[in-house]
Amino acid sequence: MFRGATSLSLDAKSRLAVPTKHRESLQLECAGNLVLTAHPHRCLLLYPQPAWEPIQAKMMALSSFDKQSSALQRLLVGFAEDVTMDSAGRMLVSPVLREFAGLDKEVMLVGQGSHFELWNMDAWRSQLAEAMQDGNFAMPTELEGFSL
Amino acid sequence: MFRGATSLSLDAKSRLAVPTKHRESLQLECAGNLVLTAHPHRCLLLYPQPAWEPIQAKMMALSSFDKQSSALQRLLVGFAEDVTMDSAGRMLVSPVLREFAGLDKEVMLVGQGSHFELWNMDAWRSQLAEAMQDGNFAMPTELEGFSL
DNA sequence: GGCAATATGTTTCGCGGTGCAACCTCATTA
DNA sequence: TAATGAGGTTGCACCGCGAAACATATTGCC
Repeated sequence: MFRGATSLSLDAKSRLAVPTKHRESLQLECAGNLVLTAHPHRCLLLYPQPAWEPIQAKMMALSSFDKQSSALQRLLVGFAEDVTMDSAGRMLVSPVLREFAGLDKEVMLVGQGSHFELWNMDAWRSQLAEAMQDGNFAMPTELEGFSL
Repeated sequence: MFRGATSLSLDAKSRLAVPTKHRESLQLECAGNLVLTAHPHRCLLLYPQPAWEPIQAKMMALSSFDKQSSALQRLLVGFAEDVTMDSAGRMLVSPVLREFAGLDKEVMLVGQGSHFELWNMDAWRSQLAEAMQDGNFAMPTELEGFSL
């Protein structure tokens, strides 16, 4: 299970160097074969390729005539790209995805259990600030009665 | 059950020396394996690793498309890092978490039963002052009829 | 066929992290 | 009351890894 946020910079060739602590488990789980795609919140999703397949299958089972469904399909499946870690644990981020998420040099890689999110650093900061404003965190109703 | 507030200072390498009184129970409970993460109130949470896992599982069961849920996931799981006590009872606080909670040298470690909170000393003082201003503590409605 | 742009591999230097060791403080006992 | 010992804390130094720059290869296009 991936967790933890890492501040990273894309290199001149727009490659992402995966933090060392995650490289071994990624090699084990998917031999360095990953899928990079778009998320509605304007960040990118990074899945181990085997973990991605069932998600894509689920998406494509939806009706492509329904407006919400097709929008989701175009986003998640339409932007999805296969990427591989090279010998130095780096992977190439395509111009299309870079532009979608507004990535330039400074990015934030955020572990989310089964996968990662990849954010433009400023976008990451502002969604964080937005969520935390007024110091009172909104609790999802599913967590009624739950406490840390 | 952890309780009690301790004023501490991070060392030059930004390590936190756990108070001696808590070291033994932490060794017993989790062999020095802990999880450090972010809290909406801009402090850090320190959980024994086994106690943390079910919380993370609960978080990741929420929808990642919902704004509130994903914000919570990004905060609690996205920032979570595994840390271990070294032979001298110290643990490393990563730059990302330090920045999040605005920690510099002086910090406050606060026992909260199952876990600890870690505060920047000034932030600790001001949240305390804010809660106590006008000398009238606001009582949660769940505590209707309850009194010390 | 050559050039340019993109992709891949390699090496080195810097610094972050870890572990050791010394010193200081406190407590206990004579 | 003073001395000795144990435990804790802080400073220090070394080691190893990780990041970035550099060098090389490959492909596609003119």
